[in-house]
Amino acid sequence: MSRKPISLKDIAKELNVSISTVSRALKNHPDISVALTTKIQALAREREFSPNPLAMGLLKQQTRIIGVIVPNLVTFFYSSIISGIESVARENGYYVLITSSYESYIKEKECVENLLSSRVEGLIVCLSKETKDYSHFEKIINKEIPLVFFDRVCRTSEFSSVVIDNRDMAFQIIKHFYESGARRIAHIAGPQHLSIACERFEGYQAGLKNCKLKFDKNLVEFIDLTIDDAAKAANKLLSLPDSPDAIFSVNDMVAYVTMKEIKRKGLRIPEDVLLVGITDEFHATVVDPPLTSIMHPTFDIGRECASLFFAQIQSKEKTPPIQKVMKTKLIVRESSVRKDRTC
Amino acid sequence: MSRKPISLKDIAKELNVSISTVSRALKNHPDISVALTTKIQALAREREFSPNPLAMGLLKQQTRIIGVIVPNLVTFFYSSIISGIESVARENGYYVLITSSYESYIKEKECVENLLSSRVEGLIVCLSKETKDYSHFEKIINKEIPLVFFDRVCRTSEFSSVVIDNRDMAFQIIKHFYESGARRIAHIAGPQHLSIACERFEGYQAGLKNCKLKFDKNLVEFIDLTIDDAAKAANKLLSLPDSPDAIFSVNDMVAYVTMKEIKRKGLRIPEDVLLVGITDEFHATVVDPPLTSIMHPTFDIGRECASLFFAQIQSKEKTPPIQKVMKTKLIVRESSVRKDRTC
DNA sequence: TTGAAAGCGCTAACAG
DNA sequence: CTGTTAGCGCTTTCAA
Repeated sequence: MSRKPISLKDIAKELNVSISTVSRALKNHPDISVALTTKIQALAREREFSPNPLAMGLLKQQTRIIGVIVPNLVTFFYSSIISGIESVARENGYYVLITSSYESYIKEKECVENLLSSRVEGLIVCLSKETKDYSHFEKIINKEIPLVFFDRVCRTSEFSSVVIDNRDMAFQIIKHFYESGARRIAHIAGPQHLSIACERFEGYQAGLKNCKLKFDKNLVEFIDLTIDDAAKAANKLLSLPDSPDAIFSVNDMVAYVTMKEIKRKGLRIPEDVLLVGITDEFHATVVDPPLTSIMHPTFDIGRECASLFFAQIQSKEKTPPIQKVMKTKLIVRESSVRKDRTC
Repeated sequence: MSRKPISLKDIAKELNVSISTVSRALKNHPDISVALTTKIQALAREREFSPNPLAMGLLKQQTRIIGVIVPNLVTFFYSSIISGIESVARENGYYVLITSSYESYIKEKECVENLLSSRVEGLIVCLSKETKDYSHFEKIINKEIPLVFFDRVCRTSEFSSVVIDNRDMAFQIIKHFYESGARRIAHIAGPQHLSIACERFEGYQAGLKNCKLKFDKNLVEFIDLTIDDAAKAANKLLSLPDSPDAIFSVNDMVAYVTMKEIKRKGLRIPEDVLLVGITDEFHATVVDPPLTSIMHPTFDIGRECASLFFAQIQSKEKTPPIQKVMKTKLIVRESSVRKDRTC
C-alpha cells in the first residue's frame, strides 16, 4: 500500500523523451547531449529517483544479497562476525540476509533451502553443532554458488573457509597454565564431530606432552555446549579426588559457567583453580575475576569471509578453495595467574 | 557466475506446453487437467524449481523485505530483538535486512536511504543515541511505508512503537532498593534526549518521592552510554563524602562497569552498595555477585514490532499509530539484597 | 543524438 | 482446458 516510487518511465513522460534516453542520461552516456543530460539528472534528483533493484536484479540475474547462516545470532561472537560481513558487503553494494540454524541440523537445511530460493549470490556459513552430514552443502557445488565456511567448517578441500588455529591456541593455553604453575590441567571440551572442538582437544593433548604432563582422561569432559552440561562437567571435575588446579574451558560461555561452579564449591580463582576460556568477548572483563581468554578477531573474521565471497564471485573461472587462518591472541587476566598463596 | 536456476520457461519447453500452463499447474489451477498438473508438478519438483523472487517482486511491486536499523548489532538486547523480528518475518515469508547505525545520526540517515532504495516494504527502527532530529523519518510518512519504532522511539503520535514502561520500571527499582534498606540511592542516567533515559530518570525521581526520600542532584550522573563515561560516573558517585548505598544503573552494561568500579574502591556488593541494572541478559547471572536487573522480553519485543508492521502492510487504509507497552519483570539477584552485616 | 523493441521470469486478463 | 499477450522497471542492441 505504499505509494509507488518514481521510475524511469515517469521521468521520461514528464520530459517527453524516451525511457532509454533517461536511462542513458543517468549514467552519463556520451551519446546524450549535455543539455538533456543535465536536465534529466536534475529532475531525477529532485524526484529522488533510485533504480528499482528488483528490475535490475531480474535483468542482470543477480540479487546482490549474501546469505548468512549462524547457529545463533544472540551472541557476541556471531553478531560481531556478521557485523564484519556486513561492512564489506556494504562497501560492495551488497546486502546480507541473516538466518539462524538455532544449532539445529534440520533448521540449517531449511536455511540453505530458503536462502537458495531467495537467489542469494553466495552463502557464508557456520555449521550448527548438530551437523554431521554435509550433503545439503554439496548440492551447492553444482550450482556454482560461492560458499564460505567460518569457525565450524567442513569439506575444506572443496569450500573456502576462515578459521583460527585452534590446535595452536589450545597448545598456548596449556603452556600458559604450566608457566603459571598448574600441573593437573583439565579440559571441558566440545563435541568431537566439530572440527574446532576436536582441534582444541588435540592442542590440549599436544600441550600436555610439550610440558611433559601425563594425559589423564579423567581430566577431560566432553559436553554438548549447553549451560547445564557445562555445569555438570565442571562439577564432576571439581569433585575428583585429585581435582584439577587449572581448567581450560572450550569457550567463554562454558568458562563463565565453570567459574560459577568453582565458586559454588568454595574454591577461589586463581588461588585454587586457574581458568581460561576462548573467545574474549566484552564480558570477560566484567566477570570476577576477569577471565583470561583467547581473543578472536571476530570483526575481521567476518570481513575475511565476505572478501573470500567477493573474490569468488568476481572471478570468472572456478577458484580453488582458500583456507584463511586468522591470528588470535591470548589475553591474560587474573583468572589464570596465580597470586602468592600468602593471602 | 552461478549456473542459472530452472525457470517456468525451461519446464514449459521440456514438456512442450506454454509457460502459463506451467504457472497455473504449479498453483493447482482448476483449469488445468489433473494429468498435466501432476506431470508438471513432478518435473518442477525434480528440477527443484522455485519461483524467481525478483520476477515476482517486480510484478507485484513488493520485495518481501523488512528493513531494520539498530544502533549496534553486537549486543544481547538488539540481537535478540532482531531474532524476534526475524521469526515473525519468516512465518510470513518475509526477510529481514539488518543495518547498524553504530549510534551515529549520520549513519542512521544513510541506513534509511539505503533501505528505502532497496525497496524494503517497511522499517523497524531503534534510534541512535545521537539522533535528535527526526526529519529523515518524516519523509517516510508521505511514502506510506510502515515504520515501527522500538525502545528508543520518537513521534509516537505519528508512528507505531513498541516500548516498555521505563518510568514504572525505575519506580519499582527504587521501591525495591528502599525495601532493601537503601536510603541514599544514586542513579547513573543516560542522555536525556533519549525518551527511555528520560523516563527512567523521571521514574527514579517519582520513586524517591514515593519513598519519601529527598532528591539529591549529586546522586545523579548523566552519561553518554560509553564504558569510560560509565566508569567515571561510578567513580564520582563513590567518591562523594556521603556516598550512595545503592546505585541504579541505566542499563546492564553500565551496571557491569559500575560493579567493577565499586570493587576497585574496595567496597562490597551488596554489603556496602546495592546495585541494579536494566535489560537482564545472560551475563547478569555470571557476574559476581549476580546482578539484579529488569528483564526485557526482548524476543517478544521483536515479534511485536514485526506484528505491527504486518498489521500496517495488510490493512488497505492508513492505520492509526499504535503504541504497545511490553511487560517487564524485576529479577532479584544478590546484587540488590542486603545480607546480614554480621559477616 | 535519440527512439523502438526485445528480454530478464512471472502472472493474469483475454482468446481460442 | 490451454495458449497468447501485455506488462512490472530496466538495459541494450539495433534503427533512424
